[in-house]
Amino acid sequence: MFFEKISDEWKKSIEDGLKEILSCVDFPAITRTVPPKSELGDIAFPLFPYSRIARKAPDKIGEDLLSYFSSHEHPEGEMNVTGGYFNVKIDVRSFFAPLFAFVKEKGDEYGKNESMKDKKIMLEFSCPNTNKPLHLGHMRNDSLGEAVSAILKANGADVMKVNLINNRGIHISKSMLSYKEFGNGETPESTGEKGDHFVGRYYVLFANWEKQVNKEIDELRKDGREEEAKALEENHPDKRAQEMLRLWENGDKETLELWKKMNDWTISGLMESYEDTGISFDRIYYESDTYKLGKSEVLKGLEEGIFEREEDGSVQIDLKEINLDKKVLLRKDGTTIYITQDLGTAIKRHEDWAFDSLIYVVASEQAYHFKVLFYILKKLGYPWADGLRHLSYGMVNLPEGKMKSREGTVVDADDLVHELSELAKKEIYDKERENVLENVEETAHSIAISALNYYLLSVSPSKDMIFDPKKSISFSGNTGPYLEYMSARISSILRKAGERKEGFDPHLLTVEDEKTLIKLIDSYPSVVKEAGENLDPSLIASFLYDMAKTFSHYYHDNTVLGKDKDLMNARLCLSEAVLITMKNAFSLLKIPYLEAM
RNA sequence: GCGUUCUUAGCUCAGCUGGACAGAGCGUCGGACUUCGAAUCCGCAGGUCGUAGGUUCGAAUCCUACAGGACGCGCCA
Repeated sequence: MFFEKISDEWKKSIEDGLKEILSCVDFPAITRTVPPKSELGDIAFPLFPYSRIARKAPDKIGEDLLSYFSSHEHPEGEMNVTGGYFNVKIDVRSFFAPLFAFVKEKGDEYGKNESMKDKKIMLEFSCPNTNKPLHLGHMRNDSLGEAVSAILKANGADVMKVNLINNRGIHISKSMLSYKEFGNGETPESTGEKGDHFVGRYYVLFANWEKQVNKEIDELRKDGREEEAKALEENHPDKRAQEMLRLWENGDKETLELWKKMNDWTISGLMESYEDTGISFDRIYYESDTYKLGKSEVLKGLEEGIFEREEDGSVQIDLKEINLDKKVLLRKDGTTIYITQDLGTAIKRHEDWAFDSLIYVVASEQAYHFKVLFYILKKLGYPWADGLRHLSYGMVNLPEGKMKSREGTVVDADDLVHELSELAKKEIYDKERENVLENVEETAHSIAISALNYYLLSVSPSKDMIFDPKKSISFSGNTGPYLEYMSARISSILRKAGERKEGFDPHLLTVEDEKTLIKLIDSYPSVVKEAGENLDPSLIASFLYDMAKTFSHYYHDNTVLGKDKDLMNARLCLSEAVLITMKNAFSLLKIPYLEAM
């Protein structure tokens, strides 16, 4: 904001100065950087690129600029030339009074901007299956979805969060069949399990069952009992699941009833998890409603000659334009596949809500799918296809490698949240904070959520990340709870200060950390903007850590609530601005703000 | 085989629209609570920025090749 403005003015002035010194207009663009040491200044302009044109050493050009400015107007700031750089030192206190007034007036709104005003952005994330509970992989997806949506909103966009629940298909039939076979009529109510875990258990049971049958078949074959092996093969769980899917698609009443019952169990469990971790959606789509969409679109494209019908009857598109092979869009029996459905779903969504942009938050393993999907939609002539984007993120792995459900290494979301909450609770009792807190359970839960969200969001989305369940759940160092702790401390200081008089003298703030904090507060809106442009919450995370660390260093060495009332007042204003900024950044990363912890 | 992507300290990660000696956290070791909350702070040690070239006044950052890892290239989703 203020600093940026001054910096821009300096850039312009230096450009003018260089024009005169170099006596030409055509020279490399002026770049800015930050000096390595604060004593050198706040903005640095490298002069090396002009050395050749001027046939002078960079420092000499700097000297020329200094003498140029001695006779020309220049923005505020002290100048010096060192090591080929033209440095400017700015007294940031000069704008802290208006900055503070602005931050205070904006409050929760500080940091918001209108760079994406009038943009309608739909964001798809989560997309769980209804055959098992959420795991750590989903959590990265959900955290990213929520954070990106909050960041886009902060940039002024109109955001709609959507979820597509995969509630049909062979994997769903498997858990249904397994329940039918082994369920004995038990229900989540009768066993006291959460619905998604209940159904997930039957899905695992199916996998074991399948393994068992395969083993039996092998053994029969080994004994030469081919007839019996064949009989068993005929009745293989896989085959029966396929049959069940056919029944489902044909609308078999009994199958549909079972499907509906089990789906409701899972979905209510998933919703509970969402609620627990602060995930919400503006609209939920169900695959059972959308899976037939897209077929007519493909047939239309076929008529228009965009797609081709192969000899075997399937419909395909040739992707040589984007250096890929052919891709099937309709099976030879005329049924749709995954990408066909996604085509239809995208079109339906645009009919439902005419977005400018649709962002899919999906793991990087599906990059190919989205490349093809976007290409086809563009081919079909949808102008909004240019606004489609795949926010691709890396895998969450364990120190031993990939999470594998077969090996039981999948980190369950509910378990993880529970475990973290328990740890936080233990911490609270260890520190004997239980009497200070209004609600220990709630506070512990908030701490758990902050730890998770911050951990998952502080890594750049595109990168794979490693989650070590033992080490990753620490609450000290660069963690969510650390940030919460800092903000709670500031809030505690402000509470202790009580009422204070209007106005303050920013020039009393002479400590280096104070200067750094003012610059950080001032830069927050542009960080929000950058995070929005790059769809990258980790930028907010880095910002928050910088701010918290600077403040904690600052108030460790300096007393805010001192005897000098004027100094105290100035420092309180600074602390308050820091707190407002941190709180706003918290809300973008879904880190709960705690008055006390 | 082709494509996408990643490789920075013992570990987990920042830094990447090129700029002044490469930064944190964890872990190790050592300090700091009669003083605004020690979930904190300070210090020590720890790095050929995967390798080799190239572009440039200047490269962790851009380009190329190579090595290693991950993911993809289904009429699965």
